[in-house]
Amino acid sequence: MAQITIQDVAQMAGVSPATVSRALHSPHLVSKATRENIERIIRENNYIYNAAAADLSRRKSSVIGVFIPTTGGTVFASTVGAIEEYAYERGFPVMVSNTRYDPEIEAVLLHKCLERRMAGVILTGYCQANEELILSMAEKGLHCLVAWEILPETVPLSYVGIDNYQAAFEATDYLLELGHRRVGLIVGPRSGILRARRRYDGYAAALEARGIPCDPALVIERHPTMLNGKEAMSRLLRLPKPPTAVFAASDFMAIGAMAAVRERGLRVPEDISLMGFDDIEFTNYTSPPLTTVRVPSWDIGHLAVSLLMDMIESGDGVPRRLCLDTQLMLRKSCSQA
Amino acid sequence: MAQITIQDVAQMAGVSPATVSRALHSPHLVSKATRENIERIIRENNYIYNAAAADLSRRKSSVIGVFIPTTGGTVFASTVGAIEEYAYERGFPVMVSNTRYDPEIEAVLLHKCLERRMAGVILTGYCQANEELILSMAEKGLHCLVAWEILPETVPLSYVGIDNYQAAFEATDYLLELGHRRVGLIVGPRSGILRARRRYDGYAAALEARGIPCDPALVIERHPTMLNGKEAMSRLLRLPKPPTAVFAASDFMAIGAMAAVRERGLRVPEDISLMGFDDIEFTNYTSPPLTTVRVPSWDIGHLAVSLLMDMIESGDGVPRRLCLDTQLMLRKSCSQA
DNA sequence: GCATTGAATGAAACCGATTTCATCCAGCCC
DNA sequence: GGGCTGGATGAAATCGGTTTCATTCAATGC
Repeated sequence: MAQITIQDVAQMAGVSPATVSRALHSPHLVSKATRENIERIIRENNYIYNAAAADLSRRKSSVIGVFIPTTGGTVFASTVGAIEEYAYERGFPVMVSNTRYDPEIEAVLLHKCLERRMAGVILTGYCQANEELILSMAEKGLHCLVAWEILPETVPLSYVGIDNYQAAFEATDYLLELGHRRVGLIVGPRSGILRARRRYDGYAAALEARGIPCDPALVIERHPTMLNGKEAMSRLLRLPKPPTAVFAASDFMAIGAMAAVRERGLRVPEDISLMGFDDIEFTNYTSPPLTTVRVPSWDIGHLAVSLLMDMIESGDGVPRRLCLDTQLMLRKSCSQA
Repeated sequence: MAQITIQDVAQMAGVSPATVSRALHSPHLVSKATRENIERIIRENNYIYNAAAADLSRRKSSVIGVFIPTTGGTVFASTVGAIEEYAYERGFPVMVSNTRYDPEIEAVLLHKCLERRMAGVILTGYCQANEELILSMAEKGLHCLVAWEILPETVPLSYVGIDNYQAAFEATDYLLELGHRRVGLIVGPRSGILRARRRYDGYAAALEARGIPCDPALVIERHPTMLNGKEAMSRLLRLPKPPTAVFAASDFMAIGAMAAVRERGLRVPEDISLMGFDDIEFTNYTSPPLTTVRVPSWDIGHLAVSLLMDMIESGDGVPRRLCLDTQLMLRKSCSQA
């Protein structure tokens, strides 16, 4: 019943624990015969490696942490999927934590990462409230990488993201190009979510570039859920002068918005044009299919892992920065004004 | 730069490491003055607890593992969300792993749980191929609990699940009740996914109960994705004698199926009735809203955590079993034959 | 006043790996 | 044959906590 330890294995194989450890992690340092003998003994005796002991001894765990703001089938699912897949391939276990959009929870969880001496952390849904904390993590030897966001040069943090500002600008401009003049925006809370602020700014800038004043009544800020999208759209439709196009800066909200339009007996895009953001899979299956901004969310996860590995292996504190392209996916939810 | 250890804290506080450890985990064993002094020193010196050392010393980690078959915005998202939330409240970190419906990956990951001496594991998407392995885990002291599934009495494993057979029976029967006689089924691969098999069996039993022969041409097995649902439905519609109702035993597939119907220029439910399974949030927002089987997936996660905690604390090997109710959510995707 | 009790603490033995440094030895060169 | 080289291995310190058992000491009971 008692677990076999590396000492026991060593004894049975007539070698020292050091040799067993080497056979496990640096096989090339051990002669073929010895190695095979050790492997056989491990198999036959059901030896189970103790990760905690290893982590303690190495003063470092190989676990990488992933922070997401919410679990419920989010737009980050595919990013997380990619992270898991690539980390698994490289032998790094991942530990996903849910911050629930709460900076305090995020702070607690970051501390846990420190306690586990994790190899690194990938932060999606970067929350500016903890910027200082995150920077100090990096100093304490925890490699941090921000995903889905790009950061100013002045912030010495690594990231793999998209230009939310630019993407929102283009999306809005597309609606304007179609002739819409009253364009609504449904977006996440600007104060808490950097992503949301950047998208808002892009929207506002696009309007301004065409000399259209930004009407605050047309902007609604809510956490990105379908229900919130629906409620927001209902409100916009009840306006004395409702918008002719709405940019929902999250597909989840766009889906809710679409339902709101339907419920009111109106049609997309005939009565109102609708633009989403993120390009989650579901947008291909809505009726009509949703025009949206494609975010390479799988690639973000994939590259986040490689950059993070790179940081871990090199050990230099140099921030890696990568900005990926977004793309307007023209489907059927937008039409000429 | 070097990390402060518990020894250092002890020295600064003029006490032994044992006392510091107690102040941290069993405050009632330490006098108020000592405790507060220790807490102050910890704060001022930025002491960071070393989880690996603790795990090693305790021969046990507090991490609980969660296995899901796929990350991409799945039906398990809400279960996982609940697990995270409740585990967080109780101070148990969770580590989510993605088995990708692959028994071999699952086996590897289970072994990792052993290596980490995890407190317990919750398995959604139970894969029968590893049943023996899982049972042996339990013997090795790793508490396992199966979620989303119920198991025969003969299998000494804990679970919190639903009766997939019964639920599928009821769903199918509802369609039959509406007068449909050619009812198609789109379901996961029966050979790999227990859930899929049970749902298939429920479907077949419902037909049989009414003396309707089960036409193999009407049954399509695919992994539950929207795309697969769409392709499956296209195939059913191209049949010489297509079904008048289809039971997609996963909402994701139902959503894909709905798109296929639309693409063919037909309508739900006028031309074909459609029933889903799981009741993911999207189903409220499809057009028409999808009639489906509600699974209490948040509750499953919540209860899974409490039962697992119970198992961990009691230490007895007694399996906990819990079967929750499902419910037919009648929306607008089914009509009289 | 003495034995008893219990709260607060400390000493020290672990937990099970990793890794540095040293050792041994065979083969090779000159 | 002596000095080198480099591959294979071992000894032992170390990582940073936890926990058992013993000890101290003040308060309590009779």
